[in-house]
Amino acid sequence: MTSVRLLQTRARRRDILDAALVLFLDRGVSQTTVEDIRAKSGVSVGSLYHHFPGGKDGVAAALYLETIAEYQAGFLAELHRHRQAATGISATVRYHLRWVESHRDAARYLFNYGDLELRGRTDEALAQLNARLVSEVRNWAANVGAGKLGDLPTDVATALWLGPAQQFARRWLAGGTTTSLDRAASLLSAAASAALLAASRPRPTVD
Amino acid sequence: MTSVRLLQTRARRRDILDAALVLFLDRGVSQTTVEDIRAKSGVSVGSLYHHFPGGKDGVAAALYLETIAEYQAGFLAELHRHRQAATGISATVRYHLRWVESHRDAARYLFNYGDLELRGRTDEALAQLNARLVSEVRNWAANVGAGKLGDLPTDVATALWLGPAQQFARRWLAGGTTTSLDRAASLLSAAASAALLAASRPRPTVD
Amino acid sequence: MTSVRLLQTRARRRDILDAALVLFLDRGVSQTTVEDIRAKSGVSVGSLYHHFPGGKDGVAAALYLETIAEYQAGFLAELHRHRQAATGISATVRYHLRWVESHRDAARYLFNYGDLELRGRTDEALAQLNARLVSEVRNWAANVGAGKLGDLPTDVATALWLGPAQQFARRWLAGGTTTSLDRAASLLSAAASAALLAASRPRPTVD
Amino acid sequence: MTSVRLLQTRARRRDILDAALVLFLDRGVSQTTVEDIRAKSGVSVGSLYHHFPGGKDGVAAALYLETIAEYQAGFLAELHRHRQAATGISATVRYHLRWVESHRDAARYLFNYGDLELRGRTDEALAQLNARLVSEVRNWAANVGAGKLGDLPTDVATALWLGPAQQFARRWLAGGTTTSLDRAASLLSAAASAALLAASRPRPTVD
DNA sequence: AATGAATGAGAATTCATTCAT
DNA sequence: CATGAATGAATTCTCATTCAT
Repeated sequence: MTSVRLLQTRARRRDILDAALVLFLDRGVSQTTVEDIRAKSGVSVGSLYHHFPGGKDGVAAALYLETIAEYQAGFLAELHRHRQAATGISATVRYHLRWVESHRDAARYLFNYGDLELRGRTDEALAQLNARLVSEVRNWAANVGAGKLGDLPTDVATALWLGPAQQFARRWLAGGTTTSLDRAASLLSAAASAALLAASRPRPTVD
Repeated sequence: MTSVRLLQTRARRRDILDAALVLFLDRGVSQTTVEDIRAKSGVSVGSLYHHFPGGKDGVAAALYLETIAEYQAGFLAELHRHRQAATGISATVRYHLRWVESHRDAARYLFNYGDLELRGRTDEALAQLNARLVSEVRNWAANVGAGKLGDLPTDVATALWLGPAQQFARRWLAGGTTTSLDRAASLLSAAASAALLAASRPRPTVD
Repeated sequence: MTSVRLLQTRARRRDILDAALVLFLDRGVSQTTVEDIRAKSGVSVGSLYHHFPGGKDGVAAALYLETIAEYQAGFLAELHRHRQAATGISATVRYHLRWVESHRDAARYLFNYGDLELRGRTDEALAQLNARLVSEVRNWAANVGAGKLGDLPTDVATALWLGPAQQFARRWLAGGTTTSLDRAASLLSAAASAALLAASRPRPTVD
Repeated sequence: MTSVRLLQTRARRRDILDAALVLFLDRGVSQTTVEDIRAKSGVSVGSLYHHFPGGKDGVAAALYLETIAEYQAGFLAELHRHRQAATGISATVRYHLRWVESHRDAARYLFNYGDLELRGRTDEALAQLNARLVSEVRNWAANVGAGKLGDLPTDVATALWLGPAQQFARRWLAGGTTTSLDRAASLLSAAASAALLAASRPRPTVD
């Protein structure tokens, strides 16, 4: 009985989040009303506030946090499958692009609502998630003997690792690319490990 | 007299945009009211609507478009200063990071409000700006003999060119970096031209 | 078994009334929610509605009626203990003040919610209670040979009888007095019987 | 121009207060909605909130404070017209009843909404008004040589002074009296000064 | 061009109440 | 008799926008 109820509760919560995601992407968070979410999810207002006391913003925040948690879990799972720096880097770049491909809407939402509109509602939880990610990646890097990837500072290394894939993903989501995600994944994953691991090789000084 | 009035008008318009930018970053566009902008800019409601018939959204859109236009103009100016692919690429990466440094607030606004919340208000103007940027960059690339940078498709090349700098810039704006922008600029500009121009060289297969 | 259940029921009812009284005084009836009462009384919503089908208003009305009934019963019991006008009057003035002292919260509630906010919910029952009080007092007055107290009309006599004590009680409840209730009881009970019973004596014309 | 506007503003404010008073008495404050007030006063919602940022509760509080201020001003004016204790006391008792007669609705509101439902919104302002009243009355009593009225403590004296009139007024407002206000005023004003000023005379000990 | 009081549509949110378990 | 998730009517209130001065 209890478990049945719990399942119904979970399902109802999911219905709300799913409806909200579609609406947020369709017209923007600020142009979406609680009533829109209610109508699309087939839930009553009271029920919506029961599950998300924060109302629309609570839904938006939960959506953000649950989505990013799912992404990060997958990222770390992929990373831990690899015991060499080069393959780990390449594989996570591929993971990033594959995740975006299979979670188009979630990705669009994540990439567009992070920093400003949700600030204050996700701060603490987000900080925890990010801290865990950073720490796990750091451990992994140390274990695979790439403590300092290409002699680069962590922040720069991170930028080279995922920056290009992220940039490509944004354009892909916006419909502004012609190259397939698979092809891009090959090129960008290779480029990332090259950039990070070829640092000891002499590079031509630029500018 | 006319010119004096014009100057006053310009100044007032600027006051409004400046006030709005601060508020938008402080609490998000949707949490900023016309009254907030009015109060901070010291302008009357009527006056605000006179200068921006579109109200708050008009202000937000104008802010976005004028900011991006300024950025792009600087980008193209920098690009056209260079007649070689390698130096052009490096220099624009540096430009990107320098621009972010000297336009912190504008950059945060630009990076966070692009795609979704302003959609519909900036579409056409934005499309024009972007089309011009793309076409000029394409011409430049052809002229410096790098029509197909490193044999890479344009979208992938673009991702490698500015993706890392953009990723770094986002983290820098969020206060999540330790490396200085100058140092990052050196490393990332070198990496970008290496990634784009060394592509024809045999690379080790990854994964 | 039945009697046990009855006791539990009574206790639960009391819990609800007690919790409601505290809340009503703390924040006002209109600012108290059913949920507040539920939480403070430790009862479930369903149970609350079982005991008080009228919901919050039902609780408020029951509280009012049960309190006033208790007060009046005590008042009449006190009155009937006396066979002389003077002592009856004095004793009931004392009773009034003692009752307020020993029922602070109930008194504050009674004095503040009578006429307007509960109207319509307590009307009939209240009319009955008041009618009985008036009739019993009238009978008592006739029996003790004070049919027309001090040759005064009943309404004026009533005002002189309990008006001062009531005024003092209100201020005392509000913390605006310095004289003890005991001392006030002595002074006001003496004054009341003096005012009511000395009326036939020649009084100096005032004004 | 400004003054015209000010007059309109004042009038609009009055309209709102007048409408609210009628409604509050008709159905109780808690059963009156902002929309009710808006409709009856013929004002727009926005305008109502413009004049009373506190909404309905703000209206209720303003009504209370402005009413009590008006009453007190009249009371003090009356008091200061008299240089003898006896006439001052009698006259203010009369004033009280006359004020109630000529301000039926205001009086009903005042007598029913003071302590609990408005608490928190009127506290400070009310404390000031009361402090001023008390201090002026105290000064007057000292000046007319009745520093300690009838050797009675102030709180008890106050109760004897206005308690009966107040009690009578409440019943009169509720329609529960038969004696005219004029007749009651004569009887009660005489009784008040007798009670307060005849204290030195030997009184029969009661009970 | 500037002003700001007035407007009212529309959004968020609460809360009393029901009812299946 | 007890429970508490679900409901949705009803209310409050905000805020963009207008327009007479």
